[in-house]
Amino acid sequence: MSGPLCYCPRHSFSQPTGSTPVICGYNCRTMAETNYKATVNLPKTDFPMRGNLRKREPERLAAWESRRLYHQMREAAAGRTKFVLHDGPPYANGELHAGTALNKILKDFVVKSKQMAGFDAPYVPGWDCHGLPIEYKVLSELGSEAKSLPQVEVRRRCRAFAARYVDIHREGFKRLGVTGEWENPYLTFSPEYVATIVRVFGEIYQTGAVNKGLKPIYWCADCQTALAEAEVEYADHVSPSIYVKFEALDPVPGVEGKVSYVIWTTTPWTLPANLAICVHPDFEYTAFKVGGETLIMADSLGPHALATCGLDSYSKVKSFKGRELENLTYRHVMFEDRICPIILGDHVTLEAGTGCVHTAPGHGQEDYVVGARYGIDPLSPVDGQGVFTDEAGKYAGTHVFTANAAIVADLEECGALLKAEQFEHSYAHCWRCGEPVIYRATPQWFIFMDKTGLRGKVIEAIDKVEWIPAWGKERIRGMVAQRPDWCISRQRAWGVPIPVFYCADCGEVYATPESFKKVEELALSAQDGIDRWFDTDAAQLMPEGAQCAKCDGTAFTKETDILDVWFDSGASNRAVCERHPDLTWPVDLYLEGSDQHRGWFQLTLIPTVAVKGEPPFKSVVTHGYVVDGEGKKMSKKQGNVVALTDLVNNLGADVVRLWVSSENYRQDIRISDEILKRMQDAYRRLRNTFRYMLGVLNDFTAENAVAVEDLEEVDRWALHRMQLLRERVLKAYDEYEFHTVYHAVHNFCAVDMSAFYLDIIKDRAYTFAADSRERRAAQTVLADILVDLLKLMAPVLVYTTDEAWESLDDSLKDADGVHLSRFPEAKAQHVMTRDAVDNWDEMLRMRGVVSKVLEEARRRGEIGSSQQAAVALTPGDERTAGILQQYANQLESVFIVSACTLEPVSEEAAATEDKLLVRVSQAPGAKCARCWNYRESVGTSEAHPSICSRCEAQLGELTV
RNA sequence: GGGCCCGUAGCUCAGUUGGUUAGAGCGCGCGCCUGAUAAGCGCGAGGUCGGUAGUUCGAUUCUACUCGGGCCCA
Repeated sequence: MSGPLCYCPRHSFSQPTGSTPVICGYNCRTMAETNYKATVNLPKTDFPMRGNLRKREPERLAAWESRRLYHQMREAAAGRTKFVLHDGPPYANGELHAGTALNKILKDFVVKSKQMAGFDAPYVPGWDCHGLPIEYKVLSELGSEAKSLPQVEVRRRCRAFAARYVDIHREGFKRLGVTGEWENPYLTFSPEYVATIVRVFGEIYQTGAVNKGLKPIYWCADCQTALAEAEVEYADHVSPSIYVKFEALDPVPGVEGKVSYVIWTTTPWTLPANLAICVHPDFEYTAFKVGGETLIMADSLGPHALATCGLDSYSKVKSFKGRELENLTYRHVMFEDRICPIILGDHVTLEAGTGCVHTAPGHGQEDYVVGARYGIDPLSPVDGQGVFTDEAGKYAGTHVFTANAAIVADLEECGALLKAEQFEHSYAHCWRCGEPVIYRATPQWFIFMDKTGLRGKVIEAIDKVEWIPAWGKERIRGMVAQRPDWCISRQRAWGVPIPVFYCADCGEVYATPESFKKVEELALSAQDGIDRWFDTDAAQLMPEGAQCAKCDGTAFTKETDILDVWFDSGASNRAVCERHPDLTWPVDLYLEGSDQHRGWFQLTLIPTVAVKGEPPFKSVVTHGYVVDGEGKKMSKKQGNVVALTDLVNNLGADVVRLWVSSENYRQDIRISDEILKRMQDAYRRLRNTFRYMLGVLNDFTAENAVAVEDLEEVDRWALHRMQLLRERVLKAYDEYEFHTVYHAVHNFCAVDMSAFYLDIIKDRAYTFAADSRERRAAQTVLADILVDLLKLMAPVLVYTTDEAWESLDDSLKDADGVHLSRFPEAKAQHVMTRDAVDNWDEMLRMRGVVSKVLEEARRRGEIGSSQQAAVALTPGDERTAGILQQYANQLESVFIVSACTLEPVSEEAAATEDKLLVRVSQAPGAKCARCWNYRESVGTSEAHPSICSRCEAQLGELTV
């Protein structure tokens, strides 16, 4: 006859009619066995083994969007206690990378886990949309055209630029599976937000903490703006390094003749602004006699400095403490009539220089502080372009960096220069244009930290907040204690104007509740209402009949500076949390990278505490940075930046999320090909575990469930383990220890389930009659565990758990989508007694011993699968013997062997390390064609000669 | 240069008030199964706990220094 070569299932065939078993053409199996395969209840599911996440995740995301999942979550949680995580606004610029993903995914873990833990956990994302980086990019794109454009037009382009990036970012974040109010995020350029900024500024103004001041600030002469500390980057720079003599005017006690103080500086251009020389009160200073003159320097630095200057022969004339020099005077090297004092300061160090520090309060923060103590006002003879003003005398009109050379030459000529050389050091540069910046005293708006006791109030507020990890509190407290006043003005176009006016006659500031209100209304008047500030006369922006309080003037000009962007984001709690109907003030949590101790956390606290006196958050969680596989930071320069789109396209969002969950984010978080490969492996393991459970449950509904008391004890064991897992995982979520969630769940799936429980129930699930108590018992357990497992992992594997949830029979589910469900409740009836737990610990230990011995037999070629084995167990002590006795009828299934016999306790067994002697032999009887166990009953049935009696019985039930 | 933080097997993590041969999962190697099959099971090999020096009867755990790395600041 013709037909397929083989008739066995492995080689695919169609069964010919007739009952005679047909031998497989490849001699692999007989037809007699294959007949029974159809009677075995094999797992079956539509849930695919492979995730194909790249294709399936976007489909699921679209489905969530169309059903408005986020809003369904809100409805499901209506009336519950709120848990509000306030989103720190990312800057609407730049590409998304692994770090951005980390932050957003961690936030989603928090929001989803709190929601499932029984809170109402809304999430309103936002973006920081103003500021120099965007303005800079827009101006760069415009090129030379930029200068001719009115400010309002520049603002329009900036707004469009920011909006474009908001869209790009939003799509990226949504794709990660982050759920939130994406269609209505908060944007710092929105009318409502800007109006709040104006209002908040007014409120702080009225506390007296905001005012103008003349202070040295970072200034970029290229961008012509003040820079915040955050806008300054340090890079190597070559500067002149010079030693300069300043001739003492007051006689120095005990030193005769011409005496000079020697200073060292790397910024010769700041010498015209020199107003003092600072020494350390406690350091030892020495007068060094060099030829006909005497030079004063720190004792320990003098010899080295003299050597540098090529002055090898000197003698020490006299030494004194720095404090003895206080208020002695010297003559300025460039300005004959400028007589300046020696002053004291603790910031002087002995690491470099001469110990006599050139002090120009207009050009340095420390200089300013120490000068202020002596009543020395800052002098800053440099304009916005970095060019000397008339106050700089002969250098007027020269750019400061150009002037360096001239100054050095002049010093040389007048004999004040001891040495000049080139010096490479780390120097401040503008973060945008990359040019070196200068310190320059200009009139700026400040939030003063001490004028109203604000610093103390902020520190008090810090103490009320829970900082996670705990060291964050000390860190931010130290920063606030040290930080200078906050310069909040910027001379740029893209931002919120500082809403104050000046009297045109006397220059007095005009800022009243009414005028702030008027600007607030302006902001709200249209989408770009605040733009009118820039192209409207002051008079139209002010209250009717405004009059200067000082001179009664009625003509006004408006402030042209805008606010530091940090002021925008610092006000988000006021603009968003305080106003959004779903949110609260204060909120429960801020969650950002640890750099935000100086950034958003601090710059939120300052304006908020100034007005409200309380912190806007109850707790703050910080995470580390994403670094590469070697622990090195990511940078474009090194080319080790991981783009978010690459991650999502290559791995799928759930694998990226699993990676985030697996790492301890309180430290730096590594990413590498190997790490991601491991994550894919782990993902597959979890996915397959879900899939297998779904497969076994294919014919199971809630109606088939078996009561707990009718379960096998090993079933109870599985439920018990699930309870422990549940407890552990929920605790971990509660403590934001997501990596514990990952490790606990993965371990549970791999060890408790896959390697043990799922393996040993196969016999029952496959070969017992479909509706038998034994099989239904196993299914009952699997259904229970799977449902809970999916819930526990839902915050992490948002797509996969929802997909698996869909494959569950409706009768097993308590919500329309896993994300609308709650975390499982504790099930007291699933917890086993202490004794039973101990027994099963021992059973599992013995199982390990048995499998070792089985492996030896396998290596000897005596068995292949463990079902080919029969084992004889000899316990080494009474306890073990007792347990074996107690579970005698379960040993075969637990060890997955065909036969297991027990011997009495023996000396020999007691002598073994495991207190258990295992003897392996080939199982007696023949292999049952149906259950694959070796049974002596095989062949005894006439109707079914190739199967065992148990299978025959199950078949009987099957046909009933 | 200063402040804060981190450093346990190839990877990700556990390691309780310092106390016997430092654990897990993954990966790797070897084998089994072929009724979870681009799956599943078993066994095995991997660590001088970054380094050095102290305190101690005893240190991965405490101290100091040091190396490497990160964030922030100068």
